[in-house]
Amino acid sequence: MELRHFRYFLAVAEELNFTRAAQRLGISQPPLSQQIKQFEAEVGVPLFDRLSHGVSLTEAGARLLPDARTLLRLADDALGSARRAAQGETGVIRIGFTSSASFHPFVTGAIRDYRLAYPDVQLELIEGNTVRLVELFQAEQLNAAFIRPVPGETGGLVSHLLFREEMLVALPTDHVLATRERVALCDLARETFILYPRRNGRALYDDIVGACQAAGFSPRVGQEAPQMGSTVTLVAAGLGISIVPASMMHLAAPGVTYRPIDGDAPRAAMSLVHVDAVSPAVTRAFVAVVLARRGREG
Amino acid sequence: MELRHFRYFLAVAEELNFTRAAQRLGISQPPLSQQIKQFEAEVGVPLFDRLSHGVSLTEAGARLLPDARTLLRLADDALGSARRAAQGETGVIRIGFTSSASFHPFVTGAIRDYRLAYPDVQLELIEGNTVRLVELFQAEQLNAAFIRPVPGETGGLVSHLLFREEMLVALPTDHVLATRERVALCDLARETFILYPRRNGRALYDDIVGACQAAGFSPRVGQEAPQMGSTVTLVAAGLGISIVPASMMHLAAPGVTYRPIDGDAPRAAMSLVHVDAVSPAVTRAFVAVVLARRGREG
DNA sequence: TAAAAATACTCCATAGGTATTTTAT
DNA sequence: ATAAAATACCTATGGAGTATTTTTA
Repeated sequence: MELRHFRYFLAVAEELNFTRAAQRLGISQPPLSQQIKQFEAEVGVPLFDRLSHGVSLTEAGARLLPDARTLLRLADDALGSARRAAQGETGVIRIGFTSSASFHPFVTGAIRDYRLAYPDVQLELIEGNTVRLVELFQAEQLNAAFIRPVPGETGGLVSHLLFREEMLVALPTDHVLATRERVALCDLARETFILYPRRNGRALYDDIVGACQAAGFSPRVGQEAPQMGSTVTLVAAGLGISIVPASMMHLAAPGVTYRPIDGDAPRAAMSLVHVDAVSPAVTRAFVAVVLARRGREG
Repeated sequence: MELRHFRYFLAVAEELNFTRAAQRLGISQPPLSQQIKQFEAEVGVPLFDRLSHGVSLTEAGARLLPDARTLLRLADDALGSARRAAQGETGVIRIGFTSSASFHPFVTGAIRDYRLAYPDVQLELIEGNTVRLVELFQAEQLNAAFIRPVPGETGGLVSHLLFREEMLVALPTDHVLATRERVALCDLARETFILYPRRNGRALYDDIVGACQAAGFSPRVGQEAPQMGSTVTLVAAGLGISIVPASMMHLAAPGVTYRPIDGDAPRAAMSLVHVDAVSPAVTRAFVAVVLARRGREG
């Protein structure tokens, strides 16, 4: 039994005439009769009643007809979806991002670009801190991730720097510094800082602390917030101030005022990373989409 | 593209080794390599990564694998269901029966036999009077029917006499004749008869009227009842008496007493009929089951 | 008698076999 | 050095072609 038998059967079943079916198939009538005969021998029952003018389907043939159509369609579809899989146009992709990445329009825009370009790929977004995302990479649970990179550390991953964004001071709205247009780092020497814990991701922490030390003081850390969102919430509650990427302004938290930093302010980098091996096609396609946006914007 | 390609692909995908896959397929390794190569050329992308020891699936191959399994299973199943269709083991069957047939244990037993023997056939039961059933036959809506035959009339249908059953007098329980063990037809000359209308089916009507005339009187028909069940209901209501097939006793209607008829009583026949052409396999199978029961019982 | 399928035969394309080479540890 | 896939080449099965016969309305 070969697909040929189903193709030939379908042609005869649709034409109800061996001669016309053979023409449609581009073969002559006798081999078509032979193949149908073979097929009937394999099925074990006749598929056609031979009449003087043309043929008609037997019950078995009528029963087989929809299956033959399904089978041939499935065979074509199977090749198509295999091709698409090779092009990264189908399958599943898992993208990680740190909490601060989810507020930046570049990241959300890149995800949107990808959704539009590859609508048949099932997209899973996983939010987590840098440590957790690295674990997921090691467990091969992640195709790519948006993280804030620690300079010089790639951890066996390929890293693409996407942008560096300004950092702002986040102040309670009733804070005295909120009245100023700009804030200098040295003005914050007496303040209590709310920072993202260093163990969850060193990049931002080290940038902030490093900038303060360059300004002549070590920041007094009052409270650690495990997510960027909660950092802002704690500032709004008056528990301290923070320095956050400018994109956090998109989290329009009431009671928080953002002010630019005077002078040598830290800048927060965002990278796209993926495993440093032959990546699945979906990953390659995703990276290409993100870098295309970087090219357009940068 | 042929099923062979899917079979070979599946073998290699499961063995992840061309040599072992070829052994499993009962061919040698080089033609297997050739066929896979052909298949990859048709799909347009590689399905396997050739490694030094064995092979691994590419993404396209991994995507194709479940489809290949589905396809091969479907091909087998299609042949199986075509075979079963030819044996009358699958499909739909529509069986008609007159209202009086539904009370006879032979008929209900035969339906049960068939259900057990051909569980995959969708069985539709249509109750209707003889005229309606004949119309359905003409519209090719019916495979077979249990009807009370008019002797000598087959109406282009094949008819199998299943049994002849005794007829009983149905009396209101408070009727004076209900006190007797048996009733003679001539005792009914003064009674009002409730009969199934002749236009809906002549057999029973003519048998009853004929028997009465042989007993020396013409029955006075007070009311016609379009269904056997309603005949009995009208008797219970005291509107008259009737003569009904013995199997009506299974409709244990309160207020009705059945008495056997003395002497030359009419007997009600029941036949199985089906179209007098090459019948569908389901019909042949059904007729065979019914006649088998007749053979066992008769 | 005519339309269409089956049969008889011939041919060659290709599936599959054998022998060997290449490749990657 | 070895296991395994690819390549080269050969064989022969069987798919397809041409010519003809059979079938049945």
